[in-house]
Amino acid sequence: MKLKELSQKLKLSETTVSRALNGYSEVSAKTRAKVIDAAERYNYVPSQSAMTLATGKAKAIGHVISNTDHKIINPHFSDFIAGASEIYTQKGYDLVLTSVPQDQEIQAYRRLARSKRVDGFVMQAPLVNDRRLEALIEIGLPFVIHGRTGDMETSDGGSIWLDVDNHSAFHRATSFLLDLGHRDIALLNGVETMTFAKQRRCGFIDALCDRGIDPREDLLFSEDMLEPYGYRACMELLGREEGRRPTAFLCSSKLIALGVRHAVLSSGLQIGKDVSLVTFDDDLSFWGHGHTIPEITCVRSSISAAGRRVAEMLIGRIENPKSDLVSELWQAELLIGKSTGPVVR
Amino acid sequence: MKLKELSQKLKLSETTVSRALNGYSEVSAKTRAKVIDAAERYNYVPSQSAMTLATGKAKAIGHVISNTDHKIINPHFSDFIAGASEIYTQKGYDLVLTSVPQDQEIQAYRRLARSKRVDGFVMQAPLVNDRRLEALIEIGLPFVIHGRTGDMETSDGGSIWLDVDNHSAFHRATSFLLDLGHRDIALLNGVETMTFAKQRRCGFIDALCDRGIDPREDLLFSEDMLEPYGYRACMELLGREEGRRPTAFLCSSKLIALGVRHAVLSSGLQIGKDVSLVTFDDDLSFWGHGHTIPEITCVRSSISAAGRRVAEMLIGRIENPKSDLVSELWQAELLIGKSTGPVVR
DNA sequence: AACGAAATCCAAAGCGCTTTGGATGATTTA
DNA sequence: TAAATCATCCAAAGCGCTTTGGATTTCGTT
Repeated sequence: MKLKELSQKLKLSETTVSRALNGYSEVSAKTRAKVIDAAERYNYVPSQSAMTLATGKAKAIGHVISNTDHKIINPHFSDFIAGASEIYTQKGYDLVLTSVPQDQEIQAYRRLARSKRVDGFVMQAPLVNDRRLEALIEIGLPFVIHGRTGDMETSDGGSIWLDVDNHSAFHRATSFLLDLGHRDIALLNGVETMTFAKQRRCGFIDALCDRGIDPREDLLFSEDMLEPYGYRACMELLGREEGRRPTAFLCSSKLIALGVRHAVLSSGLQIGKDVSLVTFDDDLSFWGHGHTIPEITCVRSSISAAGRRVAEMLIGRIENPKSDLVSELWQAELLIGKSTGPVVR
Repeated sequence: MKLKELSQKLKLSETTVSRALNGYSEVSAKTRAKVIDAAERYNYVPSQSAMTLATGKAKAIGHVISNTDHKIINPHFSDFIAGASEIYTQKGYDLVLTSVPQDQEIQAYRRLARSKRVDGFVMQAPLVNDRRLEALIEIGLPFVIHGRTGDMETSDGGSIWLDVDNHSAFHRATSFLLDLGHRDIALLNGVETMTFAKQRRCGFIDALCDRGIDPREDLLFSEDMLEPYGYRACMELLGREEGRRPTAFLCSSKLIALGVRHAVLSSGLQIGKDVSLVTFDDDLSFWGHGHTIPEITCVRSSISAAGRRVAEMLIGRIENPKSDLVSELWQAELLIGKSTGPVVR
């Protein structure tokens, strides 16, 4: 069923039918009602490509992910996407996802933009020094970054972002452990080319320095945030001689924390007693935590909520390009669970 | 830059430029080279909507996911998507993702099809009795199911599928445990409205029956495949009195297995010695296993490989609709790790 | 040198929608 | 009663591409 056929059935012009369906005022209420009803009955859905061609709006958002680092991104990525696409659907947009090798990301953004497949972009997992930023600015479509690149303070070149205050989150988590008497805290961070990981490290270091404690290089780890990494690093640390062994672990992801937990239990130690454990928790849906006291003490910020908000921000910019460029910095909450306790010597 | 402008620069007609770019033979080699070169230089990318309008091909694949059951699907879903979209990109397709409440899935498929946004669909996580199947058949676009619905034996109404032989996988896993002397095996399955879960249960039961062992109802669990479920169920089971306590656990997902492992370790028992543990492993990228001996004995089948293959099958059907309808049944591999050992009494 | 075939190219008609600029008739105002 | 206003509606142009059918040029043959 196309517009022409529908308008013939209704004995109206295509113009009128189109206007009725798109809510223009030049159409009487009865006519509109009739049209809408008929559209429903005949299962009329306008051709997206024809609309796009005529209006210049694709009604779609582009996400480009590089399949080099799926490992790191995947679990977070999917929750974020799920959140974002909820909003997209509500607002009548579709999500166009492209997965390319890392060195072709920018090309992919270009193609999506030039081919008019999308009206804007969401950029995920920014690096400290991210070439995508300037590319996106040059491309000219609206976009929102989840996270920040380098030292991008506020809005930069018309771009806006939503980020969790990772520095503050890790500062608070560290301070919490310090308050419990821990002095030797291991940081199991993600790869520090990612902005958020760098910020977390800084938050950690700053918290130590604020108390006059010298950070120990041998307690700083940085790797893909996977479970085996947590296990391996923790086993190594626990195997060290008395005195050089940390009494607390601060992890950048729940997967790492699970690895740590496994290592600790395997070593016959008790979590929250012999050693303390704190983790950043993206509140991924598949952990299925619920609203009880978390088993592992954490700084938590929902990544799917971030996805929803980023989607809203982007659509806001698309539909109202001259709106103010406001970015958002979210605070994570510190949830005290059963995995932390005063230091024992 | 649009086709018209490009053709003017080249002093050629739009027809010729279009043909040169689309590889038609009515264009001389030199002309083609010149055109391609110019297109490159001027950064010409054809408007997707114009192409779609003119050709009727959207060059996009639709995935509809319902946001009711994200919990269950997410980690698997994202690896699958990642695999599929790798192929899509290679073949020049984009992935259009829509997330809707469960009761609007079919509507979403309809909209994507009628609006000509996509050329075909991938359907994930089929239920034993899934209304989406007939809807998709009625819609008429090509589609491929990852998994099977109900007792759909081979091709049904022009639909094809790719599935892991879950029955066989769980039959073998169970037999392996039986060979080790285990008689009381707990099954921690997923929700059995999903076809794969039902098949796994059958494989498990059949393996027991094949050895003349009566399945014990009190050892069968079925829930969302999350980590806390594994922990909770295992704690309950380990708390039972001697004799009613299982000596082995067979889990439907690695998350469940992790919960079980946690429970076992917390109880001061050793895995692979005091109790045995086998799990189905979708080989999710974020576990980052590598090629060593798996820590947990598992039946493994890569879900991202499945995504890639499903994508290939679908594009095959889209570009060659009269090709044979061939579905695929994959066998999972049984990888013996350190979590299983002979039963101790 | 002339002819048909092959190789190249082009003008114009769609694809299905939106939107501009009027046209038509109904209603109000002077 | 005529003029002015409003509410409805419509014809046609345009969005950027593909594709049909025909025109033009080039080439090998005789």
